[in-house]
Amino acid sequence: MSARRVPTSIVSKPTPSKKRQILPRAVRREQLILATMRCIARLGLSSVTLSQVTKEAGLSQGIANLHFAGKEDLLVETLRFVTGEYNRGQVQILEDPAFGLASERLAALVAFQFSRSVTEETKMAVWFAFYGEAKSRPTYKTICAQADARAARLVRQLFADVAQELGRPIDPVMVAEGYIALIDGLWLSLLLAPKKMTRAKAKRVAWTHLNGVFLSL
Amino acid sequence: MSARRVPTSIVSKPTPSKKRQILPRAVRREQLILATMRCIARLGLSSVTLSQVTKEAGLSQGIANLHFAGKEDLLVETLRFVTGEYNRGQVQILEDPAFGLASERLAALVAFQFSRSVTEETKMAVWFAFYGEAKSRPTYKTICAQADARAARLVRQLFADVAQELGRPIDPVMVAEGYIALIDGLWLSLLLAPKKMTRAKAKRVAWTHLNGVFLSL
DNA sequence: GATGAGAATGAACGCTGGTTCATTCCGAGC
DNA sequence: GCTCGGAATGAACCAGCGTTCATTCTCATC
Repeated sequence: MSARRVPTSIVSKPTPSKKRQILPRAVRREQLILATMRCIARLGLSSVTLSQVTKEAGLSQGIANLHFAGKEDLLVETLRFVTGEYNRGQVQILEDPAFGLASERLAALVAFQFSRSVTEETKMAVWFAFYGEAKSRPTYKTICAQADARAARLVRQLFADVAQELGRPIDPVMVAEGYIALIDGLWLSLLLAPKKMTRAKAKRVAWTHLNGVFLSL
Repeated sequence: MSARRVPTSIVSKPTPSKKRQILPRAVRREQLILATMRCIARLGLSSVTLSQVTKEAGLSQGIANLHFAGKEDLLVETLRFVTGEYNRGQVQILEDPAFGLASERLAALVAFQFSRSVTEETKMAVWFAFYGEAKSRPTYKTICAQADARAARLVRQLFADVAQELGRPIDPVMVAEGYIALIDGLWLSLLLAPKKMTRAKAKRVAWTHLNGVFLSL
């Protein structure tokens, strides 16, 4: 009978299934995007090739061009995937009506930003790989800028709420800018020097900053 | 007699001199490194080609392989050039015996980090282009890590001095980590959203952070 | 089962880019 | 002014990559 192995989840790492399979377009696209992310993390954005990606996905050479307009399109969709996922997570926290106090919301944000899921090596690598190219690639730049702008708006609002809650006359725009920069910098440390900067330490650094901002004067 | 045009400075942007010229190895290498930086800023690290670089330098195709071991070597030397220049500038401030107070030294550091020279678009672009690839390229990673480590050591020492000077019981390691992350994040904003983040604004954000850190409690 | 629409394959193609090297020609030294 | 070592050139070469498409094979439908 030899029950053939089939992926346990719809989207999964390449199960070394030898049998050719027909799957929905959306599934194939996600498989390829995830494989692309792993390749970027392993090889770097400038060394990613379609044969590497398709091999990583356990699929055939030509499949990327079947489900995407081309290599560049696959890369762009990969970037969108990462930024979209992050933004959705952030929105979920910052618009969740369950939080009573803004400061609780802030705590949840910090926890989210240094959660395992967000700081996963692969995602950070992809994130910064695209940021590094964004300067010279209008498409990447636009996507990053939109994601950043949306994130910034939410953080500004949150900080305004926290300030009001604590009765502190801070400038939300300025403070948000600083906080966001700090988080980006911490993510960079987390990516490049994970031996020196752990998630726990990063969280403590972030809190030190927040305490300084909100409790000084 | 037709006095032939000759570069006014030893190292310069490609003077459109048609005449073939023989120059010292060190000069050629620097010309190529500077051209590489401009190309990375314009095209991105993953789209840089040797013909682009040599054209930018106003030289011939094969010259890169004559003065560098190959493309990869040229890129590595470009990274070293940027990190080296920055580190030298930082050392100059943090080891200059002219400063009486540590807090003056800190002020000089902030001014330096957001000086025109350091935040020059081209340099930031190169910097982050390599950071984006560092995760997957051991050579880049090592160079970046060494530069970061040296910078971190100096900043930690500085913060320890400032803390003592102000009589504040802060943890220099923690505070330095936060400050460095903040600066990296601000540089990233400066690079990707120069319309929104100016050098002056970044400096103000940095000072807000420092005030919070040193004046809180 | 049989069948057809179309998903998946992978070999082949053309192009791009790094590298090489025969040739050119500069310029220091005599 | 001549000469010669070697710096600089740029055309040619070849490997590797993205893309294409004829062919294969799957599976929903009947």
